[in-house]
Amino acid sequence: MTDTAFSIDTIPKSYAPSEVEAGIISKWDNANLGHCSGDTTAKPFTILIPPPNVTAPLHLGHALNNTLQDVLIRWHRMTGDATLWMPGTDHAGIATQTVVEKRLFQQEGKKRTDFSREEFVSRVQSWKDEYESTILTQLRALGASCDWDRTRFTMDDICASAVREAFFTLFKDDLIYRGKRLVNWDPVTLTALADDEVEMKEVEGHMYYLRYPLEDGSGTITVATTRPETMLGDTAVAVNPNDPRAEALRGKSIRLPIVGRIIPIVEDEYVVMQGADDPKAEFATGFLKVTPAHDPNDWDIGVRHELEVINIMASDASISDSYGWEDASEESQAFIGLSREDARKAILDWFKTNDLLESVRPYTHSVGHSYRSHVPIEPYLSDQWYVRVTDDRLCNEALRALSNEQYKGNPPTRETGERGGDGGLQFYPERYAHSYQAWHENLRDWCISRQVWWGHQIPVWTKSFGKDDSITWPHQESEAVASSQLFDAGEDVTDVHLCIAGGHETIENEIEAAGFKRDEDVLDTWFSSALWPISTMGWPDPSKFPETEGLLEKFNPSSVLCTGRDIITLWVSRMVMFNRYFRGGNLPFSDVYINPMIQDGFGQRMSKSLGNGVDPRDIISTHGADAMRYTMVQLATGTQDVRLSVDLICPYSGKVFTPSYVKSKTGHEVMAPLQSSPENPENKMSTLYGLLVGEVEISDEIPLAINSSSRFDVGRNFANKYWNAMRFALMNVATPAETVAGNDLLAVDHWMLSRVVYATKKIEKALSEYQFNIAVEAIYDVLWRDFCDWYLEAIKQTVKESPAQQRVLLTVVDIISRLLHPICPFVTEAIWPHIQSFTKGNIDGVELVAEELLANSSWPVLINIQLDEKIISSFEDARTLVTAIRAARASQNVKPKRKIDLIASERIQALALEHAVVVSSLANLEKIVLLQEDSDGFAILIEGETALLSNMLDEEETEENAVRLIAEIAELEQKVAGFKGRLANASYVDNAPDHVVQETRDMLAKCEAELQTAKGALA
RNA sequence: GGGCCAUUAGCUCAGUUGGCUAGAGCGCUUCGUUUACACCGAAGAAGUCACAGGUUCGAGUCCUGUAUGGCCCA
Repeated sequence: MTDTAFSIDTIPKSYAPSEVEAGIISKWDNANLGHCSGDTTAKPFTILIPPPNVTAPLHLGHALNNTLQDVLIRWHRMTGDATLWMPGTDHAGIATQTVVEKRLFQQEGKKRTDFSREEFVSRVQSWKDEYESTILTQLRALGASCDWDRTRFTMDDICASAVREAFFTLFKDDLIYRGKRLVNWDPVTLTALADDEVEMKEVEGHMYYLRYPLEDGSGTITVATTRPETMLGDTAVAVNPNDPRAEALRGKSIRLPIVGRIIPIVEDEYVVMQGADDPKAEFATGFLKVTPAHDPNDWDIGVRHELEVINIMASDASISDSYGWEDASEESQAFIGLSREDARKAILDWFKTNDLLESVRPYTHSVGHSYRSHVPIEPYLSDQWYVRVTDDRLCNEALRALSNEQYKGNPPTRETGERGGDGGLQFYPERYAHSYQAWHENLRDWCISRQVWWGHQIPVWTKSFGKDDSITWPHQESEAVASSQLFDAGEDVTDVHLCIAGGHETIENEIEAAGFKRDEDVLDTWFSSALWPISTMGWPDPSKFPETEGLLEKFNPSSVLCTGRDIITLWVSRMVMFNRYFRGGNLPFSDVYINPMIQDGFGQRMSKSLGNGVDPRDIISTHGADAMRYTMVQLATGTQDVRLSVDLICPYSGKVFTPSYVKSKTGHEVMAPLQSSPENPENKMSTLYGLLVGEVEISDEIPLAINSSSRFDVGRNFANKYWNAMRFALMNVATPAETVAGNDLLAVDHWMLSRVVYATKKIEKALSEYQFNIAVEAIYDVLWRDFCDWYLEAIKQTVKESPAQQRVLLTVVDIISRLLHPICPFVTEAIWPHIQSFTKGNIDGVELVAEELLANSSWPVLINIQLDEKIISSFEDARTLVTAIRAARASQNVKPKRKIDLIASERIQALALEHAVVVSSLANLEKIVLLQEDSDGFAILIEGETALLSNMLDEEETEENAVRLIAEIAELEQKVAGFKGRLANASYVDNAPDHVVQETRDMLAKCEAELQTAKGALA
């Protein structure tokens, strides 16, 4: 065999990802791998990417999320489905605006307000361009096979047109309204913040006890508060209806100190009673001052009891009577204009002077702070736009979408009966269906306006009309204009809001000429995200964007959404509501797969402020994309979180090592700012955390050490094992037979093919149930344990002389490459041309369609393969025999190269002879002979029978056996007793299924036989 | 405060309708390198399945409670 297609040099002996990845990416690009034309008749399989924010490059969480999507997409593409993976990015309004503002301030010393709105937005636009490009490059680098031609951005024309239409429709259908609500207000930067931009901090403050006099002069009651300055805006005092004092106070009022306002005493169960089983009870008086305009809980109480809402602050949080406080008494004037801090002091002084300050106690509580200015957040009352998501048409539609099996109880009924999409939504893992359901059952209307510039500007124009004005506007009858009116009793004016449909600039101009002013605010980012499943496909009018034509019909609903659990409420819910509302009940997707969260080695979330993030690009450069993907897929178990210890790469040696950790002030485990190289402690380096807290600076002497993780080694090792196994296998193929039928196969071939069939089934089942780690386990076992450890070793003696076995080998290699491809697309694609370089041929019952690219080739179909179960099971017995002999050799310290003799019963001898080539080479045997009366040797136990090994030991070593046998006997006796005990239990024998009882009997018999043998061997 | 979840080998995790004589990878120990791979091979040690009760012939798995930790909502 000199004409092998492969010499030892054809393929390098280890896999170097960095040398092949770029080339493979361009191969896929040239073939436009991910593009789906949409006009095929194949079954659709669609995934919509959760569009990453353009605020920052992708992190490991994204790498996990997108790897899993790509695994599914590649698998389905290979099965022949019409696969569409829609890529794109999200504009992330507040977050992006904030990072750009930060950068502008750092680099140019300028604030947002130093620019015009247009100038500022164009600055954000260039940030977006930069990061969008980074993100898309990262996705390609990890192998994502998206349909790049369809890349979208949540603010591009296609998406913007959907946002405009959705807003207009909801407005027209009375599902969008104007309302007041408390927002998280930053009084320094003068903007509202999203909930996730508020940092909760433990603050050592005080609980103040203020006496409020009853209006009838019959005494005082004491309220407890941490924010006495808000008392100017109190509009009630609340007491728990179960409080024994409540009855006597019913119907009474309070005369609010300083202000003189007469406010009611209301009864509300929210109030914590003294002595209640609640940590707050220790500080409670049982009376709560209610300030609806300045506290979210008080707001709710205000709504329940229809209380007045009095805002006593200006936007900078100073006390003011210009923003809704109309009954400011003369005594109040002294406080107006004070900052909230000064006001607190002044008010406490006033209470003290008037003997109304009962006491002050130290009190630690958590207070929301702006993550931008770091001052306490002020709950601030303002006008906002809302989506009426509590409406049956939205909320209940989302509930009715949930599958019946996953719904606890019954979803709310619909008067008009069943509808397509009902019950079609499944969560994986199932428990997340409960979060989804619970969220909708406690839903509140959704505030969608944001006081920022980066986003979709709200398409509403407003004008106030006095009571004598006639209320009219241009194009009043036009279908492109929808209106709503709100009478403001305080100002005695009527606000008219006009929403104008997209594409009517002339109307906009005329409306503005008539004195209407466009709302300055933009929409919450999630509003456009909620439309992602349909906006990306050209809704509402695909004819305007021809590349989207036909997509909605074919790909909506999509197949599965892969995302994190924190997104269920923010995003999943809203996509379901909008998709159903705008698309006649259609769901956005049928499955929701919730991927795990990646934490660091201490169970802490990876975050910038802890410096514990790992950049996927670093992993790709050190370990390769496949290694990262392999590890990611292995991490994707049904558990919620995965821990991934973070290590450092030493900049001196390039080696990964475990850094030293310290506790931060916030109580987190963080890397010590300065680390020493493990090779040479003289060499120092800084860490990301050290840089963040400013304790070290990077220099030539102290370079930055990059974060990494040795967890990715398993992936690198696996990719390398595959590479090398393929290399060795192909070196052994020269002239593979064209066709191979069952008769041509050796036992080991039957066995290997059966392992491949088993792995294929296991992977298919695992992926269809989103059990990614099981799929990895299956591919690992079949490649490493079955193929490398057994098959390759077993055929070494025979394959070069057997064209039939070469065909089997080539076919197995081909199938394994296909099975591995969705998880490790690069290394398999790199090997693919080598596999394809041989003459075509096949094994009966194996269906493999090969294309130039593995990514476009078929998933193996093995359902017609004929395998002989008897032969396979006989080979399994041979493996057991080999394992037993190897264990015996190792336990006796037999030199690996020493050939020994097997002396066995007729049955075992027959087995060994049947598989003589394999058994002799793998167990390193000289002879296989029949057991005689006087045979002597080292006893081993195989399936309850004894065999002897001889010629393995020098004499003095023999004595050591006795020790081992005694221990073995003790263990066996214990087991035998256990099985006997179980079988002696009548209720076990009667109640347990027959096959289980039988198994116990078999195990007892086996152990008893082994025990006997062991005892014999000892004697 | 409400909800969801986790706790299995030194570490990271599997263990899907109760049948387990509890598994894997890493790490560790012993042995091995002229001919696929040391990013390797052979063998091995290592677990009161957090704790306490309960249901059952039988519990890592089901129920109740406790402890510790995480996440979400308020």
